[in-house]
Order: sequence, then structure tokens, then C-alpha cells
Amino acid sequence: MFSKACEYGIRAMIYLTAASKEGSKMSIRDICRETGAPEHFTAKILQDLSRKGLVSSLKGPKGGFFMEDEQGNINLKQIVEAIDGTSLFTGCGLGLKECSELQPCPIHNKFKGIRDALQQMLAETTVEQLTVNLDKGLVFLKKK
Amino acid sequence: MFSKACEYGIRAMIYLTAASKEGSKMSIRDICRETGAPEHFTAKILQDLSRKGLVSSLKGPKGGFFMEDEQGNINLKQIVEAIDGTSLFTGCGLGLKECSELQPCPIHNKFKGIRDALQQMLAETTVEQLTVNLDKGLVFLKKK
DNA sequence: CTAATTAAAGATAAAAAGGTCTTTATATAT
DNA sequence: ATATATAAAGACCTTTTTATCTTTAATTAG
Repeated sequence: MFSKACEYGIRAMIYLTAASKEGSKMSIRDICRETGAPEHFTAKILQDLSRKGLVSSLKGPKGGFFMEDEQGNINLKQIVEAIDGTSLFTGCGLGLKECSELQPCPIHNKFKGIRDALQQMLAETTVEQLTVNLDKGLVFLKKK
Repeated sequence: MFSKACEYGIRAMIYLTAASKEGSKMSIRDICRETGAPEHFTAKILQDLSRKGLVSSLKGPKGGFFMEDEQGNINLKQIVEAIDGTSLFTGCGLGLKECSELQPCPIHNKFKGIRDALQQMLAETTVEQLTVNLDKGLVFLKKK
């Protein structure tokens, strides 16, 4: 469904949001230890998200990545769009370059229903919400 | 959502089902002309689907690909699984190797809803059904 | 000011997906 | 039998994705 980059990015942002509640900045190493993601690859992804304003960062000792308070309101759709683009939400299920109500592919309407439900679910889910059961050990960001 | 191979495969099968109603066998060239797909790549895909029994084929002059009557009942889930595997239906939204009710990722339940809806939609949609509006020119398999 | 620590950036590599080309096998029609 | 048309198979190439390695820039602590 999502690219690896997107999966790692979402996991990192959820972890960062949880950690930032205690005011901590986390290094790439920390983040990847806790999310089971590859370090250099994740660094690329977070640098990209940082440029786009979805996460914050600071260089130097005691530096690292973190989330500003208002960044907790960022939702999953924003992250997916930042990393994977909008094609998942707007593209044709059968890959047609042009597919619309006017010129639909055979699965246009059925697929649209699914696509829209996915889009809505992602849009209404903030990273903040996803940290709720994390500290309680009820949900996980990597294999135990 | 689906791989290119899967998109081409589905489009080819819908076209073949429609053509086979008139008893025609279609060459790769015909199929790709009508679906806007690359020939050699589509040949690979159809050869694979043929080995797996989802389409039928015959070599030689007047040969080509076609669908047996009962193959019209094949549904989209079967095609997606044959080409892309089952990970879309069973895998974790955040890419965790182990993700289940017992050990869920933060989006497990919300994602499961979407995944299941997609799965059900694909399972209840047969290629036969998708040919209905094709001859009427109401739906399309390639850009006009 | 210096050393240490961290993200940023860029170069490179490996793997997977997507796509093409060439040869072979098989069936048909003449 | 021979020529022809077709799928089947395999080798190869290109692009994208995933991942790693190295160097640079910025910040902090002492």
C-alpha cells in the first residue's frame, strides 16, 4: 500500500511525537532503534520531512529530531502525500492515465469508494492520537 | 495500490473476457492495442496467468489468448493474488513483520477496516461483470 | 577555541520493478 | 513438407526504490 519510505516515516513520526511530549530530542540512532528502521535511509526521509515542515530538527550535541506541539496535529494523509505523493488518492485503480466519471475504467466507482475511505481514515488520524497506547505498551512500532 | 503488472493483467483479462464471448482468440498484439499496455511485458504476465489457469492460450496461427466460459467467474482478488501476492490483504499498514490483534501497530484496526473492504470488493467483482459496459462504450480500458 | 556530537548532503551500491529483444516451440493452412 | 503465425521462454536492459558510506555543516560543552 505505502512505500517503505512512507512506512518508516510514519513510524518515526509517531515515535517522535511520543518522545517530544517529554521534551526530548531524538537522534536518528534512537529513532531507528525504537522503530526497527534502517538508519541512513530513515535519515534521508526525516531530512525530507524536515524540509517540508512535518518534523523539526536541530544539529549538534543535544540536537536531534523532535515535534513542535502543533506538529502533533499532523495527520497520516499529510505524511503519505509528503512521501508517496497523491497518486494513491487520485490515481486510477487500473493505471489509466485518464480515468474519471466522464471516462471511467471498469472498476472506477467501486475503487473510488475504497480510495475515499482510505483517504478519510488517514486524514482524520493524527500522529498525536496514535501515541496514546504506545506508552502503555498496547501498540508497537517494531517487532518485539 | 497495484503493481503495473497487475494493472495490465486485469485490463487484459477484462478485454479477453469480452472478446471470448464472441469465441475469438486474441493475440498479444491485439490485447495490447486495446488496453494500451506494453507487448512483451504483457506477454510475460499472461504467460504467468496461463500457467496458473486464469487465462487460456493456444499457439500457432489462429491461436492466441482467450477465456473459457468458467474463467469469466474469476474475480479481481484472484488476479491480484496471482500477480502481486497476498501482502496487500494480510500485511501491516506500517510494514511491521508481525502485526496482529495481539501485537498491533498503532493503525492496525483502522487499517484493517480498509483492507477488508478492499478485499471484499475485489472478491465480489468478476471479470465477467466488468465487461458489461465495455461494448456499450461506457467504460474504457485505455485512454481514448 | 577545541573537541565532540549531531543532522545535512552527496556519492555510491544493491535489489526490485518495469520493460525490451531474441530465440524456441507449437499449431495451422497451403 | 513448408511457410507462417502465434505463445513460451530466456537473456538482457533501464528505471525506481531501498539502502549504505563518506564528507560537510552546525551546534554545544568544556
